[in-house]
Amino acid sequence: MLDKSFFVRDTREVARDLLGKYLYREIDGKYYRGIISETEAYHGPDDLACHCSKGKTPRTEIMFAEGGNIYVYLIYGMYEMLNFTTMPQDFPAAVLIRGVIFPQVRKGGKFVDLQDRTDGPGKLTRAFYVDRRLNGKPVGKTTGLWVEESNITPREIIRTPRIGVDYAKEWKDKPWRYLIKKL
DNA sequence: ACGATGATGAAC
DNA sequence: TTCATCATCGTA
Repeated sequence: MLDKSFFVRDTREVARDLLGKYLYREIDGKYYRGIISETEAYHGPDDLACHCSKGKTPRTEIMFAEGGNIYVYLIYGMYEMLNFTTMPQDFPAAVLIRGVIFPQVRKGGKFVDLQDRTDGPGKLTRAFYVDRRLNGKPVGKTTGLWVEESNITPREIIRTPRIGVDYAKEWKDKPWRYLIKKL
């Protein structure tokens, strides 16, 4: 299981390194997992695309804590967005999990494929039962949401500008979206 | 292309 | 208290 030291690093490295890792979810004794395939880095108080550029508010407070915590917020009144906070205490930053592939559920001790679509940030939170009740909790088994190594190492990773942040002036073009191009 | 749907933060 | 905005998705 990846621990705090994985998350207390530069947000863009964490975003890149999360690709190919297993996202695990345990709720009421049921286990789900999938391979993280797309992420975005939101890094620092000056990044206008980051909610944290508004300063410390009730919503953004968790991003100012030490890396390795869960930041979940509601967007467009409908979709829960899952983020993992990064960087040391007082440097606000987080990684948005935008896509997961090969979603599975454990049945009778074995993981079997789910047919749910998990190829978007709002879809994967629905499939994995992630909502704001997880906000502010540490990433870990106790919480029921954690990340583990997998046997997959992406062959090719590409970067693009982040999605849906056209308002962010010079920050909108930063290539801080990470995707697996070749498995 | 557009509407659903409600939290958020800033202005008043 | 009001108001514009929003790190999306499904349907058209």
